[in-house]
Amino acid sequence: MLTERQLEVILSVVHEFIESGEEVGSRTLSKRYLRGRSAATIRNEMADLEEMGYLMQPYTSAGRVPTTRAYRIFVDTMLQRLPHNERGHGWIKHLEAHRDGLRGALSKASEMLSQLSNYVGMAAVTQLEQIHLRKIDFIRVDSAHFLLLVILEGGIVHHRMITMSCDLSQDILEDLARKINALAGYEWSEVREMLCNYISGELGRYADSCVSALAELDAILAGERTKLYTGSMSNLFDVPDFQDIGKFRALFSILEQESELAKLLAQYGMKDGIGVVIGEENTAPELQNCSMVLSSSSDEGTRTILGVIGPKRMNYARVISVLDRVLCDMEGAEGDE
Amino acid sequence: MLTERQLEVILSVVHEFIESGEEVGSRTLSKRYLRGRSAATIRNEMADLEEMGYLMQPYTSAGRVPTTRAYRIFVDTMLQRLPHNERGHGWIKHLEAHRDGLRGALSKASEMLSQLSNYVGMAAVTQLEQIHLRKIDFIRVDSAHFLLLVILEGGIVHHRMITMSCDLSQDILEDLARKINALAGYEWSEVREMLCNYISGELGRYADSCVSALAELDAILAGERTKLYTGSMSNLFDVPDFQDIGKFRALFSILEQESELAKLLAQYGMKDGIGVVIGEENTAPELQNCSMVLSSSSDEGTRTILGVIGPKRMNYARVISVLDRVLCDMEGAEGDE
DNA sequence: CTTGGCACTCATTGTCCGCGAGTGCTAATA
DNA sequence: TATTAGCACTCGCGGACAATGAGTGCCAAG
Repeated sequence: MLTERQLEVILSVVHEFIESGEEVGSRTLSKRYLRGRSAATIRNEMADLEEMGYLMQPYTSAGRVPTTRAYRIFVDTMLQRLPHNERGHGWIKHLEAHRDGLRGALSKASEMLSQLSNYVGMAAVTQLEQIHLRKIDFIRVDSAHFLLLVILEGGIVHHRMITMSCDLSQDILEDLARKINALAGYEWSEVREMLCNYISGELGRYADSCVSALAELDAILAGERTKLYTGSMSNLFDVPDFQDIGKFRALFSILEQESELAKLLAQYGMKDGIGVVIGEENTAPELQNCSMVLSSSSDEGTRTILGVIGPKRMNYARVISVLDRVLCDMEGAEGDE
Repeated sequence: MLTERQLEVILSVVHEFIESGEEVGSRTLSKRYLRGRSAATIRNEMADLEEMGYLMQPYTSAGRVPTTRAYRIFVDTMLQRLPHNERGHGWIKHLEAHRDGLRGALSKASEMLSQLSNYVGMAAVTQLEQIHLRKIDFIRVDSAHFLLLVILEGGIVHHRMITMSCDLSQDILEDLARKINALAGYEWSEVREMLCNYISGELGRYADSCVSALAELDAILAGERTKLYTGSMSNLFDVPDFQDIGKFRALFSILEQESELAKLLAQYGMKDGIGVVIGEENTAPELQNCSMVLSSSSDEGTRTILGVIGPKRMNYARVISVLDRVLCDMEGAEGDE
């Protein structure tokens, strides 16, 4: 399909374009990458490659710019040549044991990814399959309020303040919590049903408060199935590709909506290991000019995804190695300080 | 000090500049604001006002642009003329009773402020004076972890996962919690001391776990004395003043660092009611081109601050009325759904 | 004190033109 | 047949230059 030299031309164009950001011409390639061949020869190759959809000219008689297809080849080649231990497999475990808890670990990781990569780091956990409770608790604050506390399998913690219409004693609350916790490990939909029966049966008087609490629980469990942390975005200001306020805006608008971004991460981080999504391969129209490098691993029904988002013209090699390093760090820091 | 007409010129220049964003010339003023007087007359006034530091020319023979002093007068005049019930006094109470809890209420408020004002909304609570605990709890998750839960006076909730070096039973944890809660309402430093004694005395065996828990508590209480929520920032892209990526960056860098911004809010929101900080009046160099409109109120040792941050050339009237409206909404939505 | 008139300033806009990097094509070469 | 040198052509970029027009400062008359 592709001759050896064509491949080399593609890789060279991508490489050079990532470095310089400018259209690359046949002369440059001839001088810097394919020493043996003259510019004219390369011109011919480039014309062919343009027809095949790997390169394109922004305007007649300018240098060539790689298309997404070319990036794809570039990245795939790079990943293939990567030593196997850098392909980020199954490293993330027991994160909840991290000294700052799951939240702290992930937000720290995303920040670290931002700093090291000079793009924007992301870190997410998502519940796979059905949601399983680990523990639930009601904490009475005063006569009108109690705090609902939910710990999910995997270590995600949620809390919500709830207003009571009547004063439930801590005893009743504890009793209720015990009932629910006895069902820990069951799937939430099952727990829920049993709970409803219990409430309407034995807790008739307090039914309304309990029902509202139940509604809150539902909201928590349905809504925050995947939690996402985003690192600092200020690096983006230094990326030449985003000097144009329009491009910046597109990326920013996605980064600002946690839920949208979480959906994307969940979508592309399905399989373990390192994956790269380039430009138009992305379903979100806002990310046409961006690429994501994701590393995901799953463990006990929880999937953890670390990733970096940046311009299509990002330094993939560096980002991958940074991702790798952060993964190691997290593994290393596990559990102790 | 200022003649009636000089004042009128200042107000007109600011008003016109806020609307158009362009240097305003004497002709415009004569036609649109001070119908009675000719352009030449106004030119003379403007020359005087420039000498006095209220106006400035970006370059010779361009129109005039208001300085911060002029904005100051504009805003002060506007605030004076405001009906008294719109000066935002002491409206925020019992926020913790809001259906989504304090967190939810504030994050919703900041979002609403962003949407309505077309700038960036902010909402913050800060602990005044010393910190008082309302309630604390330890929840055993499994043999190696428990969750530390802290509820402060004012309704702020924190939680943190803690790893135990030895297995504490839920009973011991509950006992410890009971001890601390008996001291609710005391100032933290006092509670802390009593606690240390108790631990080294009666809980010798578990001392190390307890101490690390105590350290976490310290960190929570010291660190997050003020909690801040920031609304959507995407409106900024439509503000002409921030089309320049440099200016945008300055503002963004502040908005991204929660702690810095929180400090500023705490600093400027000292007194109840509505306040405006304009451009260079701001201590942060990043905010030289920005203004903040803040409305703060305190209640039971907690100070709540709502605010909007935007360009110096913002529509102050609209922002103030938006702020007012959101305050009313929060009061209205209090406690119920 | 106000105002019309006038000369002057200066950012902005549009046009033109030369430069240079890069291409496509062709004909000569190995 | 594949490669290469040569050449004419394209087109974005940047500087020079002039016309435009909004706005000013100043002065002299009302």
